[in-house]
Amino acid sequence: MNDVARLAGVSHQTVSRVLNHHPNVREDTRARVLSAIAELGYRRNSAARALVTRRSSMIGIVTSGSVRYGPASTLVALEQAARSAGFFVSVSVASHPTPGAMRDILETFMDQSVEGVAVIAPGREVADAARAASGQVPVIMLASVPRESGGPQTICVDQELGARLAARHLIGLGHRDLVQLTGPDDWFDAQARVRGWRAETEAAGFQPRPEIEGDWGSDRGYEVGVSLLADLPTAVFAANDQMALGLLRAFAEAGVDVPGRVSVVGFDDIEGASNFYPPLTTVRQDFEALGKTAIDVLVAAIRGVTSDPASIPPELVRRASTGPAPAL
Amino acid sequence: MNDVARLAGVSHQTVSRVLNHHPNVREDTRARVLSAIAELGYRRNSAARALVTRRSSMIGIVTSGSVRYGPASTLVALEQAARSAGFFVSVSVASHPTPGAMRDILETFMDQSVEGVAVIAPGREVADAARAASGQVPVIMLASVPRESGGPQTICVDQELGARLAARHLIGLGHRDLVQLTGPDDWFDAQARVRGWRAETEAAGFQPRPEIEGDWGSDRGYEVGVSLLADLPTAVFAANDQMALGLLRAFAEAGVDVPGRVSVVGFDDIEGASNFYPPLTTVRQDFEALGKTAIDVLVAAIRGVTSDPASIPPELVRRASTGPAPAL
DNA sequence: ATGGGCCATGTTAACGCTCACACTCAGATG
DNA sequence: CATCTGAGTGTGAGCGTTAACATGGCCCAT
Repeated sequence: MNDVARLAGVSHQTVSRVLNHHPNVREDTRARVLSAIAELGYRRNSAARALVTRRSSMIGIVTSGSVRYGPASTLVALEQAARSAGFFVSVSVASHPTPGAMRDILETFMDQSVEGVAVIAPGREVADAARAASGQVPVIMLASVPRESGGPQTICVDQELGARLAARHLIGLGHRDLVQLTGPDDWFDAQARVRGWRAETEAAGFQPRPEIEGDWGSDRGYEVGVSLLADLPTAVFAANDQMALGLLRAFAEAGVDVPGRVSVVGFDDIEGASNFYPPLTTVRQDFEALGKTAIDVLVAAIRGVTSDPASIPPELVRRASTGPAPAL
Repeated sequence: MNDVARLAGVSHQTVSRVLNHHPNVREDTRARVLSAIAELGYRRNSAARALVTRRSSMIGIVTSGSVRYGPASTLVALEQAARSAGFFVSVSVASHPTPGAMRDILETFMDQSVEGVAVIAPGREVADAARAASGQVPVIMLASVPRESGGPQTICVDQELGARLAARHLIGLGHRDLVQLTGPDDWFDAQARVRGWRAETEAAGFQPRPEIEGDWGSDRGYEVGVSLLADLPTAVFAANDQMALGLLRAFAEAGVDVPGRVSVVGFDDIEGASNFYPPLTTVRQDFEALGKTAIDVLVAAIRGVTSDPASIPPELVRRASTGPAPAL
């Protein structure tokens, strides 16, 4: 920086002012400094800057380890939004979100003195860690749970609404014998999809079959599909597309007509869902909007402004796997 | 740090020595310092440390924007390996890898003074950027191209071998009328899979049909599947599982028996491939090993040691979508 | 005894930047 | 004409850490 200052014939402080877009610099001085910077290929040292300003320009993102569709897309959206807000992004993957591993991750972030943390929290363990961190820095949690008082800011795609859309769609097609293949009970998304499903079917005045618990995996979907063959409902709502895929295979192998005999709805609209056999009706989530909103809220919190984000509405994508209820 | 020193009754330098595991500290002094640190909840400031040591303990990872299976899994593996090697990880997503965007990303990394960069390079644009960066810091590129002289270190899963495994499998089953549905021609992986495919079929003494170019997407797979109906080969090698999925739908809808009439092989073993209809024979890549090796090489390069990593062998996963060639 | 070497510790000076303040000089104001 | 104001710039200190050197014991070989 001193070299730049010397070359431009000013003091280091003026160089600093130019770099920080300080208003009180004469136009031609600014130009001289800028050209000196260009000539020397100067970059300011972010460590020194962080040291004196006590701001690292860095935010941490915790994502779950699974290469599942949702987290991965959200991560991409978060990174984009954060970078365009002028922050560096430090990512940590929590493959096995034990309390110890989560503590490690958050300590790593504190060591880097991140200014804020975004946590993609699929379940309780990660959410607990997010709560613990929220005392020290601003935290935004991406999780489909209502915000707890004293807990971190929370934002999500409205999972309940998604499940309601699925239910409403099936009910509208005349289905009455419905069942949900849920996600694991300890996942927030799974819980919310159950809540929405129940709420909508009850509102329509009838009761679906008891839910069957799944594990998000297509193998489990297949297994459940096979077991349903003995006593088929007219429609199945799989809480994610992977499980729907397994269901579809089970039905296809057994020669069960989808959607003629049984309709199937998924959740996520993963890549390829439009080419399942048959193409899958599913609920699409706007992860990009989610990520962007999350970063907006987080950045606001870093600047000391609290905002109260709305949840993102999902959208039903109608494809060939659903049709009118069969006359039985 | 001074507070810690005062509480422990030593100088700040001794505290520093304890923190850096310097050998020449008496055991009881070390204990006093450690307990003072614990009592005060002290964390050392990484910006100050980076300032004076000129080492940021940070590596940058550039990943392609697609939520495609490979990059996502690799990213996870890279992060894990980097963190356990004691580095922070800064991630940037290159959704649209234009030269400008790539330059921005790399400048962001330079501003953070990362010590090394790992680049997941699916194609030429990103690889060019990696080459440009490799003059300034150590770079490891994850891309299925041979290392160019003067270019960055390169590592990959052996795509050619993967394609050969697929071809060998089909040829072993008696197939002679083969076609590959390739990835986009400007992707390294796509090129390598074509090379391996041709090499293996030629070695077996015959020529497959000219390749059909795809775009990795399942829609294109479906489209190609439909167009093949008029003149079916006995086996199709889809250069990724998504396209295989589209093929399978086209065949299923047309009532073409897979694998009775036509066998299908994919590539990637994405989540759910085991529950396609029928379950997909495919080539699995060990992204975890890839990521770990990449970081090992990068860290070695940062420490000034160059190593020459071997490529990772992929593995054929046999499932129901392939069978003996039909007698025609 | 004397000095050399090693261990444990302290002291001082950077690292590269921004902040707070001081200064100068123009023009406006009384 | 004295005074104030503010824009443009420079000066010095200090952010929290580590590196380099300095110090003072202690032990051992001379």
